[in-house]
Amino acid sequence: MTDQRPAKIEDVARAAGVSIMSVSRALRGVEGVSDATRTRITALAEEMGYTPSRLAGSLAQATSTLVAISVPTLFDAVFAEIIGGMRETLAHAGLETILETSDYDTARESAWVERMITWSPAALVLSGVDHSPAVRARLRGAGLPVLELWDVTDDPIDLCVGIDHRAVGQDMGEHLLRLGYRAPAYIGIPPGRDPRAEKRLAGLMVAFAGAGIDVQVIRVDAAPSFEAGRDGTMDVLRQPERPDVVCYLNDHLAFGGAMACEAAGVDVPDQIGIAGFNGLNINNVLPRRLTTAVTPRALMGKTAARLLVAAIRGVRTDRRIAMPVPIHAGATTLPRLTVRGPAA
Amino acid sequence: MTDQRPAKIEDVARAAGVSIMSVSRALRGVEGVSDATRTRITALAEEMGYTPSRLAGSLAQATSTLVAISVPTLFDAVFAEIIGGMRETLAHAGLETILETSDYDTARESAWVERMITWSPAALVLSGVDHSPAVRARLRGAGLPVLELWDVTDDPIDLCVGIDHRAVGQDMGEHLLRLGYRAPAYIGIPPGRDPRAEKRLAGLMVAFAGAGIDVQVIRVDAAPSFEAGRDGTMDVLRQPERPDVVCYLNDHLAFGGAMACEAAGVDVPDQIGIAGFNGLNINNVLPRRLTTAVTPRALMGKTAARLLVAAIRGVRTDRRIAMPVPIHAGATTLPRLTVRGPAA
DNA sequence: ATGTTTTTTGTTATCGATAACGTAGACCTT
DNA sequence: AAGGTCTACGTTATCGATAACAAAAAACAT
Repeated sequence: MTDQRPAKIEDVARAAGVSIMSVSRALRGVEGVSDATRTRITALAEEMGYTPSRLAGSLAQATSTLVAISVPTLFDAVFAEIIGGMRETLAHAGLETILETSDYDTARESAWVERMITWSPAALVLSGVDHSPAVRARLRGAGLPVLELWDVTDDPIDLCVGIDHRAVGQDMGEHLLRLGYRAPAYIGIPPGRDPRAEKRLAGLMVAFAGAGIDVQVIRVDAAPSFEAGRDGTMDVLRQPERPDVVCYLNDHLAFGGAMACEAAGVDVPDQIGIAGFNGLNINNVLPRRLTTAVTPRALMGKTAARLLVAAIRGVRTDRRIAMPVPIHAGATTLPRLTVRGPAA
Repeated sequence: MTDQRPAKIEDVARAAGVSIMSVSRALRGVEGVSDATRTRITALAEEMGYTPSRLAGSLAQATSTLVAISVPTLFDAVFAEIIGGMRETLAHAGLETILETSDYDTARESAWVERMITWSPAALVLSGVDHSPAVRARLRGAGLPVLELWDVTDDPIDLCVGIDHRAVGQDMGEHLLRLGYRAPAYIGIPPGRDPRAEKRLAGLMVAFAGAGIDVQVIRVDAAPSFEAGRDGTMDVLRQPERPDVVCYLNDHLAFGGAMACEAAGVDVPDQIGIAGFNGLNINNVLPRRLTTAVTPRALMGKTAARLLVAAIRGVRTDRRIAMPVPIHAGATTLPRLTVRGPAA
């Protein structure tokens, strides 16, 4: 009773008494088959448990239902959540996800692109917008939708959906300035590892530079983790001249920083302000919520997937979507009484 | 100069003045080609930028380099980290990851299996060990390595790598008993959504039942999140008879619970104990570290991937690996002075 | 009724590889 | 030197579909 070997299109064709092509057309919803025949074939295929070989189909069509996605890591919830957000929409459109984790090694990117192209994917998704000219050229000529994720640029390879990291950094800087902070510090990891973080830092510095203020930059040589934030903060607290607010690479570091302050008996936000980035869910239950910029991770994934699906279907859409990143004014920062005369 | 269309095996063959088969053999490292010819072909292929079409190759060989993995969600760091752990080993073995997120919808599993089989994957990975008899039978007959992840069973479809959730629950229960807790509660989500959580709860109840103690079970109808833990805990704290310790579905809920206690002015661990599950990284920086069971997520992924690679290569190994889950005695629980006479 | 469209269906070539089998020399044997 | 075994390649069939073209059947027109 159980079909030993899976039914192939030929079996269905024979059973239905039609040619292979009719089955192919009927099942793909392509025109060229009468309704009666199509109904009969569809029912029969269902009954026989026939599923078309995507391998053969993709080879013949020179395109597959695979969407190849490359992210730096899955250990950072940001990327996991973005992909999670994409999944539903992709699945709905009948697209499979083939996943690469590059571990922030840009050298692997080029090899990955070549490898993926041999799978004739429906589309390619890369993280970030900083890619080698070779990769950009290669992908532009590949004739398939390419989406850059998590960051935006005016000159994407094809499509991009993300946030403007520089602007976010600047927004945060201006927010802190408005609160009255005048001695900011930034705690992150060494440059070169996370280009997006550097852009946020640049934006932050621009904002403060507008008021003639320098940002003290501290870099912890470690993974961007809770611990890095804690350790960097402990160093900062030991300094003779303490900053009045610390911006962190992300919420992980910021939370670690908050814990360091608590351990050191430094009151947040009275003695020092803390600002993060991402708006992790944990923030919803903290007694003292982090001041942070809330990135719409799941929504970003969904938006990216929608754009991709449209592009795959040949629909032209926006090429660039910069998602809003609201600043969440939490309880780890507080309006300061500034030295210069209080307005009103 | 730039190759418009990618080189195919035929181009390499022509360029090398040999047959297609010789190129195929040379590049795959299969015997049947002289060293001289092989060297020449390899160099030429490299130079021409030839990459074999995995689509065509897989179709012809009836097997691909794809490893299909199904997890419930990527919004739970557990699964993201397990996959992250698998990736490196898989990538090293030249295997691609094709990812499905089922959103805990078991009905989708069967369809997914059928779909994946048409890709002729090198192996299949499912989450959990509770699968329909139909799926089990189908996969057993599929003739490819199948690995069940995150949970273990004595009768896996093929291979399984995970943890013994029931045993972990029991371990935690015994640990708490040993500390002197006698009025335990459990806060989780409604049954049926997360089979593993139910197993842990069952183990917990067994442990306490051994001492003639019932576990009060509270279920919050929500996603397993920080908020669920907080809300469930607020309910518990309002009860006239308060438990002396609360076990949570996982660290997320436990952390939410801890926050609820703090907000309610209930001291942890003096007035109430808290125990979680997973050992999230955040625990490393908390001033009062959670008592929890530390699941080796990344290592589990790596172990699973290794087993899989071995199986794909035809090497027989252990069929079942239950990873140790040490109980981390944190600061959210404390030895209680029990009513019965203090020993020593 | 007969030619012209339009629809439906079938044939053949192709996608880019690999498996299985075939063949020509090189190298032994005795 | 005839026969046998290896080694190195080449030929042909096949994997399971789809594209492009061709033919047959049905619908329409005059």
